[in-house]
Amino acid sequence: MSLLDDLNPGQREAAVATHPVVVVAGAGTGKTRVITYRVAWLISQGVPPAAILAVTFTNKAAREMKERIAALVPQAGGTPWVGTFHSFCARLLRIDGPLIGIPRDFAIYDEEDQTAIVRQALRRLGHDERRFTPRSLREPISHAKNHGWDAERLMQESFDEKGRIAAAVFDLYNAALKQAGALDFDDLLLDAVRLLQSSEEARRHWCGRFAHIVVDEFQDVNEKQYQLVRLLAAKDTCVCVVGDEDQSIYSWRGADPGILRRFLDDFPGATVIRVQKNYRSTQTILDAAGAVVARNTGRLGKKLEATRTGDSLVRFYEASDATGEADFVVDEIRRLLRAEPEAHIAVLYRTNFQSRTFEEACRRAGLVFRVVGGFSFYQRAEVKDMLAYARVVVNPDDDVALARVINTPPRGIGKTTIEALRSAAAHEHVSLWSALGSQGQLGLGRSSSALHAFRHLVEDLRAEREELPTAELLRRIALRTGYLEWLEQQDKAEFTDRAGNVKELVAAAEEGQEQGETLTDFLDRAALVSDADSFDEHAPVTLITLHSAKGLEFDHVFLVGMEEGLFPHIRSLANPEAVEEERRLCYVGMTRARRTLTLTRASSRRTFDRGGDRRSELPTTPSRFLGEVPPELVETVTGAFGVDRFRLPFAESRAAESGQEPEFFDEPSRQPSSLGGSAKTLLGQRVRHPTFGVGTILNVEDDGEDRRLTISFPGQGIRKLIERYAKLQLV
DNA sequence: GTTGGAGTCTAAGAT
DNA sequence: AGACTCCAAC
Repeated sequence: MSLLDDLNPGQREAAVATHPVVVVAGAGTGKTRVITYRVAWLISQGVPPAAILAVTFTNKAAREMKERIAALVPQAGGTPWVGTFHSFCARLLRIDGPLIGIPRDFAIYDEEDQTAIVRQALRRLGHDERRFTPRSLREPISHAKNHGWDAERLMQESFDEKGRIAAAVFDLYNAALKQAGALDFDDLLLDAVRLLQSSEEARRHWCGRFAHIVVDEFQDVNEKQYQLVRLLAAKDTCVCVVGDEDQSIYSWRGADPGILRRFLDDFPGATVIRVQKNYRSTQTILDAAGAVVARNTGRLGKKLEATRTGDSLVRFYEASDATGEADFVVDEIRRLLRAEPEAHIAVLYRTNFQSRTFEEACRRAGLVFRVVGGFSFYQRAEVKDMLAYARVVVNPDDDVALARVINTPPRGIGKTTIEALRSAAAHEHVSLWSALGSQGQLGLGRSSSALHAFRHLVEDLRAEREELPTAELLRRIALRTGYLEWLEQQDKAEFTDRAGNVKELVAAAEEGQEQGETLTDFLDRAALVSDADSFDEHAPVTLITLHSAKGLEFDHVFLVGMEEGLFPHIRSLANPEAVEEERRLCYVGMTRARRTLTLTRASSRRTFDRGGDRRSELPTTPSRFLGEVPPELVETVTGAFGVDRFRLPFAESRAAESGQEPEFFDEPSRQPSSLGGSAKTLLGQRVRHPTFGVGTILNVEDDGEDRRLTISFPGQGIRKLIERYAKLQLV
């Protein structure tokens, strides 16, 4: 069978197994390949595509898998079910949700929507929104939901005031969702499980419907997701799960790697297949990453063998501050791209806010880059506004969406009016839309005509919904609500192109409807896109968090911010299990690299002191993970500036580990460089900078050691440099 | 009553 | 830098 010729023996065994199987596959061993070929193989053996369910981690992975399967078995009649847990649940509930009282047109609430509901609940209960922000209460609420707790139990389990406030809000939050006909992300999973548990009819539809179920990234599955798999599986269903204990990085979302072991008990006859041959990285990178993760306890352990040849040491660079770190990385990236224009390079960081420094450095250097996550297309205000209109058209009881657009663009329905509407709705226990319908009794003199007009606007759009394709409906919304016109006016004033984003959204809807997507399909897709979905594998440079980078690979990887408190993150330091998860995250990051891996840190970094409003540049301590890389696999490098070379942190970290006092990290021994002269004599002087070239001194500030120079470099703009670091020479 | 500008707070990871 | 709230001007 030519299909299987592309696989190695271990992969092949996993692809053709006809009994329950756990594929233990380390990083870069071709997990995705196993799953894709398995599905294709099953189809080629006559299994109907619709009887196969594959669950992946991101929508993007799902889409790619579909494409690759289609390429492998082009004659397949139909398509297999491929998607994330959440998108599968949404699909399930759109079909059978009504069996347990979930409206077919339910809205999906993302975090922003959830926050809005929590905020309303807090206000109604008269709690201070500043003591605990609505945002911060989402986490305990979600935790309670996933553990099946009610408000009372949450109260009992809470040891701090935040938990108690969350408990107070809990019932109101859920009631608000129900009244809005909305499900949050947690509900999608919980209700899918509830559906299959409580409805005989639903079980008839779904249990055993899939002869084969494949689950990717199984180490990150949580209890509810596992329950769902078990409920879908009939006695003769063949379940194949693929995972790697060392890449379990989502325990904070309820993931439980212990489920991997439970699987063997719950599915009789299940076997374990190990895939150890690594097709991605060099042996040095594998050894370095393996040595780090080997520090964790309770692993089954494994050794990855590289097939790739051509080896270079892991590099380490220490910058003086975050900007220096970014400048070094960007400099190196330029050098790499000059030598290999086709290379794919990533900068990986622990927290999203670190991306900014690198974005700026890339922009300065004129590098083409993509940021994954942060503010995605679907999170932009104008896109969310348009989607909110569409949501109201589908389900006018969706209070969050309605509140979002009722005065967007401004149509004279201000805060006071909305508050009056809210209290009327709360009093009657109905949605805002219902309250709007009976606003005769509201006693709103001035704004009542505006409210009337808005109601009719929505009613008209609703009346047309059935006969209009999604893109056309969106177009009408944009025009008839005056939204597009309003945006265009703003664009003109602010030199932005938000109207362009609206057009892009319409284009996306058009594309979807060509694939047979309905309006709710489109809205579901918009609600469930993930950050990782925006990854563009053709971009030469990608800035991305470690979490989002899971499952991706790059020729050259820069793992930045290797500092205690940043990575491992400060909020995990107190808990040894949390530190182990950070270590796995480090392993994930390192194993993204195909050919070179560079670790960097800044020896001082500007941090936010909680409590104190002082923002200060503080010395940092090297990440313990640096000291866990065998020293013989690392070389320390210096940048083009040549000023950022300091001592290796490795020896010190190791000393700390063996219980000795770590050596004191004194301020980096910078090599001061001075042009000499006074401010007066320097003004107007021409100087040479190692990267910017020759420029003219425009201004001199802060005499002495901290003397700063403002210099104009032709073609590079005006820069402010600290003389000491800038390596300037008089011309 | 509504709008927009000024001022304040924030910052772990994500479906 | 961005989201969000508060307050003064229309």
